[in-house]
Amino acid sequence: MKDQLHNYLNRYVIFSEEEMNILFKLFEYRTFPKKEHLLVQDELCKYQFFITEGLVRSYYIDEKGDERITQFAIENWWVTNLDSYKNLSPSALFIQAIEKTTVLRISKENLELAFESIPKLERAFRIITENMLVAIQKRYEFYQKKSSKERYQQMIAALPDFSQRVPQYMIASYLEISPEYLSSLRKDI
Amino acid sequence: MKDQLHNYLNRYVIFSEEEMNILFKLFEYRTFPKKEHLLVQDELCKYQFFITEGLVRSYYIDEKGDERITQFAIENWWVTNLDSYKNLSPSALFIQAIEKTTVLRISKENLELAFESIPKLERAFRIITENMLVAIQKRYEFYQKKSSKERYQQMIAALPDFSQRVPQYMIASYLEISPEYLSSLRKDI
DNA sequence: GATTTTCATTAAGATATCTTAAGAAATACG
DNA sequence: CGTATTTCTTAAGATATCTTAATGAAAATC
Repeated sequence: MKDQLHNYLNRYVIFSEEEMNILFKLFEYRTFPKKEHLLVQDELCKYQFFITEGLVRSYYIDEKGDERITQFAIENWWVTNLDSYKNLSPSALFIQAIEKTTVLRISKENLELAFESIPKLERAFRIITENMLVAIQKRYEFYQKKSSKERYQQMIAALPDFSQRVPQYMIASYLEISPEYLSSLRKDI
Repeated sequence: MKDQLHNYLNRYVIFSEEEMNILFKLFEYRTFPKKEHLLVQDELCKYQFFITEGLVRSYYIDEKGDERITQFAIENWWVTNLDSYKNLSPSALFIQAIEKTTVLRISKENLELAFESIPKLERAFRIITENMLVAIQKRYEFYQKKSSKERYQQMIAALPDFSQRVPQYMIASYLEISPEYLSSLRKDI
């Protein structure tokens, strides 16, 4: 568990065992069974979650009462509602385990402590945040360029295991397609 | 010019005069007349641009040959193609001055030097990047939730000066609306 | 293993938005 | 100024995608 986090962070900046020991103490280990929420709407998002195992989604409920998935996250990804976390605003999003999920979570206070005691952690988080920004920009460029059908085809080609682990209507929601229309697209393929 | 950058960065982390002197030397000052490009497609984006005056857009050309605007940036904002900049990949985007624009630009090499000599700059950039991430997430949530008409109404309500400084067809492009349809929406309002 | 719940499919009708093409208005330019 | 370029509008027809509603299949639960 500690090694997993260590290996992950070492991709960006090398941390010593000792630094990792300090850092690791600031995290809490949690398990969420399938369907349990890591965060619910209107609550404050107090943590950043590093997923060590499992699969979660973040989503909101739109005006019509439908769920709209904004993100999936798996092993070795971070998930949080950054707006709520940073600005202490009530979360517009839910974060929910799709499978049994284990996480290391860190509170804002503890992450601030970590930044103070291990300054180069700032660098790691700066780079990770930049990568997330690039990823989200690419994603929306892709959505803008491609039709529903192409989005679906490329998603299952790029992430074939996802189609196994996630129900189809959730993939539809993530791709911004109605489940009925996705179903009819699949018939054509 | 130096003060403008200093004031801006002090929002995030306090820098001394001396630190600012070191940092400022690593930037270059540039002026771009209206319509000139800061970056063109297929080039490498070698800089991050801090806009000190003026207004730019970043956009790409889609399959049909139409321009699609992904971002506007004004005074005290950063603009770059982060994907190209970080990954040394040819830029899919253009960045162009809509008005006469002055910038402070910094190369990747110099920014790395700056991070090394002024480590707390990492913190400032980490926070700035987080803010950008929140902004882009909110933007796309808004696009997903709102109709074309609502997007336009809220944009001109939120940024009334923009409607003056930017031609309508560019606003349409940014809002992901065809210019003809935006024109017809305006008639209704 | 039967029952309930969740998930996927089908089909018909509705609609938001785009496309094309043309002309009008505004702005820039020699 | 007058011409050229850029920007905006109008209107008709096309289409991708959604909605609703019903049925069927699969999976979960007791």
